[in-house]
Amino acid sequence: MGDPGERLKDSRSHRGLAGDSPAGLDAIDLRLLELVQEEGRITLSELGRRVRLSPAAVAERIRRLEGNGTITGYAALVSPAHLGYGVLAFVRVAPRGGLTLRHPRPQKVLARPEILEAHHVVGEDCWILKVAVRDTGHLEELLEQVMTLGRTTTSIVMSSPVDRRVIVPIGRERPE
Amino acid sequence: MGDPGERLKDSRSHRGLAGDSPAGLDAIDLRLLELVQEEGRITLSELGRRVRLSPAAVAERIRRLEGNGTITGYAALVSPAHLGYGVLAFVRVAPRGGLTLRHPRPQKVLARPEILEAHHVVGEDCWILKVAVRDTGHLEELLEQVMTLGRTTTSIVMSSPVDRRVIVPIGRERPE
DNA sequence: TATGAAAGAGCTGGGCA
DNA sequence: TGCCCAGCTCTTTCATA
Repeated sequence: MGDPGERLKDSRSHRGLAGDSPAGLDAIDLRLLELVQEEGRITLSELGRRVRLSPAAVAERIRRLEGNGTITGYAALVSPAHLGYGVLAFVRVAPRGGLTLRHPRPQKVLARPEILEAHHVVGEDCWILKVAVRDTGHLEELLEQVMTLGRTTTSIVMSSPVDRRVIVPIGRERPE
Repeated sequence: MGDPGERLKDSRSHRGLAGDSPAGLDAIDLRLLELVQEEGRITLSELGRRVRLSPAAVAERIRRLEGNGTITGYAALVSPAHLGYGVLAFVRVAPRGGLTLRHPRPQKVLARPEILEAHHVVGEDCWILKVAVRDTGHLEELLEQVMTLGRTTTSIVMSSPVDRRVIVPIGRERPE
């Protein structure tokens, strides 16, 4: 499964079906994708047992999925709450002036470790940030800095019924 | 690193520092957390080399982090674009009537595979959904269903400068 | 908590169907 | 594409500090 010591190549950051189409995935690839999304550290042997293929054959398929950018990496998932982040929130930022992402001020704000995700969006806002902070006081301090970029609107997360859904290739969603 | 075949125990879905505090993490735990977040399939031996500890000692520390809920699991990261999802968007839903999450209608909507994350928030909206869809036509179809829950506001993601930040225990953010 | 040794499981590369 | 085999690496456990 590649050298775990390097980032995978070809992990474009988003949109636009760059490169390969979802076609070319057979039912076994599908199942493998599902399994590795759920159990990132599952062994090739175990995968082989589940899909009835030899470890070597599975390794080859996984290597292909990594190589063409379908699998972009592997990660341990950690609980923000256990690391001192008691509050999760979404902050929407509506532009003030024509500040683009390349300018130094946004760069500096986006570098803050509390910002888990930052998305540049069209629509009525400009950016959507997902942030984790210690408490509301901490949130206030963070917002002061974010507000230098534009008008902010904050929504504090109470619960997350869907935290992270396994992605299934389009057209292959499970028949319930 | 535990049986990869089971979900980790004690992975509360969020907020509120349930259980253990971030204290009790020494510099080595910190480094391990960073490494496994970046390279989810790194071996215990390799971790041992990087932090200068025996594989057995690393295994023990990782087991502790998993056991107390700091590490909640492992996952392969996949590219939605490579699986046919050309459009990523955030949909905010403002309540219409007092529909709670436990009711069957929201349950059915949240079950749609296009919904990658669903957060229940306070603030001016009620829910924030992160969705992946094939194209704008597909988005329209999805929104028709989501609109049964309330007024929706959609923001289409153009780029994600911060896709997923490694979480660092609070108070231990890296001195730049 | 950490280490080292030993046994078992898993991985990788090459040859072949 | 996939299988098997051989050699090597990784994991796990246990005794010991």
